[in-house]
Amino acid sequence: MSLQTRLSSIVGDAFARLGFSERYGDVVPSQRPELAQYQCNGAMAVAAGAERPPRDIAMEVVAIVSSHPDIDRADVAGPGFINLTVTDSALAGWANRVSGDQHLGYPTSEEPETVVVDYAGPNVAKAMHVGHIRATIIGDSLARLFTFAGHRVIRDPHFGDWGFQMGLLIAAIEDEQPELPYFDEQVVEFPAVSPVSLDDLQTIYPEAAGRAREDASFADSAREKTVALQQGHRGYHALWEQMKAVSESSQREDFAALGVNFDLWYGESDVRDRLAPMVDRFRDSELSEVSDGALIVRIEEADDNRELPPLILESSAGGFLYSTFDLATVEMRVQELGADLILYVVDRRQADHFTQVFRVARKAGIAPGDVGLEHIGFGTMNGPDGKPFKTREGGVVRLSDLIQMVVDAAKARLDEAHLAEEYPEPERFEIAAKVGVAALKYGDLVNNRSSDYVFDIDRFSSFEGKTGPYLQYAAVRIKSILRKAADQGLETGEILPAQVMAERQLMIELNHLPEIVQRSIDLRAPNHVAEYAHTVALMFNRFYDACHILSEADPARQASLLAVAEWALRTLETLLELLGISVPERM
RNA sequence: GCCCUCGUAGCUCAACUGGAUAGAGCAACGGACUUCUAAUCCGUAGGUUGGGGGUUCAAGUCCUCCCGAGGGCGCCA
Repeated sequence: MSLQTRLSSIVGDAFARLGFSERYGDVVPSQRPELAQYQCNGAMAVAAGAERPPRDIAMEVVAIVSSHPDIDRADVAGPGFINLTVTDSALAGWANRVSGDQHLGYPTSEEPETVVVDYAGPNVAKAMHVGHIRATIIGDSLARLFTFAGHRVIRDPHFGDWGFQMGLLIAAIEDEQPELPYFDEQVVEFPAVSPVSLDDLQTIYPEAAGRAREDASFADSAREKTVALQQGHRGYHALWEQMKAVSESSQREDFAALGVNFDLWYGESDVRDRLAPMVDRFRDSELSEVSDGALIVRIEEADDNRELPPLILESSAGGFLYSTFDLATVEMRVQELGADLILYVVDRRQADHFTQVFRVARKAGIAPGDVGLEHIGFGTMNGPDGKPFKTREGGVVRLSDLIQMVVDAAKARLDEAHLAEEYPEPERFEIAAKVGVAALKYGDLVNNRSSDYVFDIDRFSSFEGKTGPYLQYAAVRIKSILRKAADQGLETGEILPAQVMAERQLMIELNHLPEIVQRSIDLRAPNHVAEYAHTVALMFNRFYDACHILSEADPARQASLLAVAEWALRTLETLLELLGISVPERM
């Protein structure tokens, strides 16, 4: 239980004694910290139905609540707000309980579910670029949040490796180098080394995509090759494997640099054996129909306010498409992984696609009604001009270059501010890497996930104010104190009632973790945790200024302050962990 | 054309889903380093939440109409 739920039940009991539902007793952190620590707005909500002035009801609640030993002050303000402040000794009691708790007061789920988080979505033939960063970072944080909540989380990047883009690449390469063995039906042995590098693919793919838009016969040829690949053409398959290996190795490096891990490394191609049987089932059912030569499923529902395009299972050329892969993947995740909830962390622009897939999955029984399917859409990352982020030359920024940029900026900051000068060079490099990545991740996660946002490299390289490094710095300061305290033989002790405001406010703030984490999970929105981590760091920094721990004369108070600092560190590290940010030992 | 987002301080973003005086950071100005790490802290200034109307005790949040921006609308992912 958290302090907030405890207060809610105290106030709820008071409402119940007055004959109202106890749910009106819900308490939230005060919006006016100078007036109170918590507030309850229930009196105003209940008043309308009770046909009584809200202030009267609030005063009756306050009269009951005031006598509770944990409540220091309870009073009515404005139209009927109930303001609450807890006693310092009650707060200290909570501090001792929560700081000693494994999950800092957050109750781990008693009914763990299997949650599949589908994020990142890199494509074969394309190095990851800035457009992938949001999906990767947000998805990773959501996976960490659900893990923290006690669920069984399966992370899957869901590589885009079985669709039309493969046919385009094969067609372009065959056009360019028809002498390669992959295109000779007689050949059964293929070279061990890829004929194309990642850089080659990066050039070939956009050219081929552009050509297909203008040259219908080239596009048709690419479609035929897609179908041939999907149907098991040996040479194409060998070439495909090599292209996939080439791009996947670079993608794994990017993920490693970001500290992002997956449990599975599946792609569309991993459900390829399910595609034809599944499509055949649709073909034999009433759900599908042939339209313009393609096999489709209509998805309109009675209360739609617009026309929704049908889901295409099989193209007129006989090939499988995006939606087919996703449907088969739902089937695999339900049947093999036992998924209870699948989260798709994908650009908001694909909302219609997921509406199609989810509706068809339900209609066909691929996803039973108790399996959750959710599209976690996010906004586009734009450059300072408000348009999708590009380099000065107009090209797409590679993710690896972006990471290098922020790490270099962090290194430059160390040099220019003469920080960590006496540390060994490898450690300085490690610090720069952690700081740069923290800046990148925090700068993304602190934004509301569903809105577009502006990516400004200067902002990500400033490392001051509300940034990832600010949070790391606060944590590092605590580590430094704890190290020095240990050197002096000091130990943490029982947390005593707060004596100064900065200390009291820090203790109150640290009690908010359970509700904030729950909100982030419920809304699938890490920005609440990001925002909260900043508040915790700020509160700690104020505490740091106000309470000098190592020079404290009273040993009991010193041990108490040390315990508060350690609690703040655990809280900060936990929050940063949820955001995928790690803290150096010193910086 | 139809539909979906969004519009908040000079800039970049929040706002616990309807609560009090709309909060942070950057940029600007002023203050605090013989320091437990100043990548810090304190203060000042900055707002008719795009505009009008409505619902409500209470609206940035809900409804409606304008204005503006972005996005999606059948064989790409």
